[in-house]
Amino acid sequence: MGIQERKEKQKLEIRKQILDASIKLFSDEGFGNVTIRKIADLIEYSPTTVYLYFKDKDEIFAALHDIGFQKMTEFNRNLASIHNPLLRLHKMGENYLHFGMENPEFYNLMFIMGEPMKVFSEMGCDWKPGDAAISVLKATVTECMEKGFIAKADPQLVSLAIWSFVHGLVSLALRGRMEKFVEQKELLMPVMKEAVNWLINNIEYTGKEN
Amino acid sequence: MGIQERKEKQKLEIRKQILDASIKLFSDEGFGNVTIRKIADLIEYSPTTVYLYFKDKDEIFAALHDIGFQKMTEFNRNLASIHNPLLRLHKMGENYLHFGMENPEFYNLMFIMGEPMKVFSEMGCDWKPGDAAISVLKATVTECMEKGFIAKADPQLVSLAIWSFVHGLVSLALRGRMEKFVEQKELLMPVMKEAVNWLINNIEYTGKEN
DNA sequence: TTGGTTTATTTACATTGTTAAGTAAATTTG
DNA sequence: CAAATTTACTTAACAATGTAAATAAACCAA
Repeated sequence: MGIQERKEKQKLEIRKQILDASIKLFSDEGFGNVTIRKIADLIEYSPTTVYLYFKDKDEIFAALHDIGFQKMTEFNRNLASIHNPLLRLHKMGENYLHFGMENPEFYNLMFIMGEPMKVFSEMGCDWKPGDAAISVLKATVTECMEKGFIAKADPQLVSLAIWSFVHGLVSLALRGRMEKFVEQKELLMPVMKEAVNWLINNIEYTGKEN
Repeated sequence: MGIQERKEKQKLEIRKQILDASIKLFSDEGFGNVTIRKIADLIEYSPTTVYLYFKDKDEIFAALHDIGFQKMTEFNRNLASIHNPLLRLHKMGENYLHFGMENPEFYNLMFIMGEPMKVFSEMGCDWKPGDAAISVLKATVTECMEKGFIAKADPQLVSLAIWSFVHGLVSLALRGRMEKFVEQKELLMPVMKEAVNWLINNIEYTGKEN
């Protein structure tokens, strides 16, 4: 059935073209710039053709969303070599900042926009990429607790808390809410890193009195 | 000049009507539901009339944004009576959660959407409402440090960090990123409060070893 | 009353997501 | 190989949106 196969491939090829075009569009000028018609222009098909490959715009976003998580995983390559779990946690936080600030549009899609989530919940699907990312965090947190680097507590809760912290930093920065507090743009990243540093120092377990 | 005065008043009156209509629209069905035409319908004017009172849609959002901060201030009425600054900080965090979760559309506008910020920076204006809100936080943080409740550090940095933390919680929750970790909706708020609790416990100064 | 200014409307345009109907080519079937 | 059918794509169109330009109506000062 080589014929079926080739067709499948072609179909996937066009799908990929659509996604690539979308990435190009939003990388250039943000998400507002991604329109079905512009995608169609780029891949040199008619706008309606796009609908043969994706149900609607949200489904395109959902697909891009997954690509974003792959990209993010790449940012965490440098973690494997760090044995101290608290250091690893620290680095993980910094990686998160870097990923977010260097890929604002992807970050937007993955953690800020509501649309992709809508698709996932419609499909009864469970945000697998995000889930996977968090379990890595949770594993590290658990290890920190086991080895006495941070106080024992519900790892799920602590992971959620840490994630919220770094997400808060990135999303406030990306949406221009920090400009009043960090005047120069160049200082933004250093300040955010200091904040992560502050948190890590505070949660480091040193045998509290009470 | 009673005549000028009355005109001014009428102008403000219509402005207010526009804002009220917008609030009604987004409170009912979210921000996607706010369109110039629907606003016009509600106030029973033609769509273009709206443009006589606001330069564009973003400017309407910017105005609503201010109203949101007033609303938020009301949520913090209960702080005045708390003398212990760490307790006050804790309560402040919880208030923030409540405000965000109970006014998702306002929260969205004030801290997530990019549009209002764009208007502010175009006007060279400096996000005064947000600024004010943060200085309250900063004052509390400073007091906590002075009285030895939390470790001394740059209050600005710590305030930013704490804000990021609670903002992270609220924004992840509002944008459906916590559903995988907190299955039931009723548990969302308790878990978020636990997270705040966790942070407060961790930053409470107890004389660390190192 | 006349003429100018403010205020509102009508009309219009361009852009958007999306659907319905049609067409031509590729593939399967007899 | 010819006819039927399926596939891949396009054209045309709709409805909603933000917004601008031209126009009319209301109002007021002279």
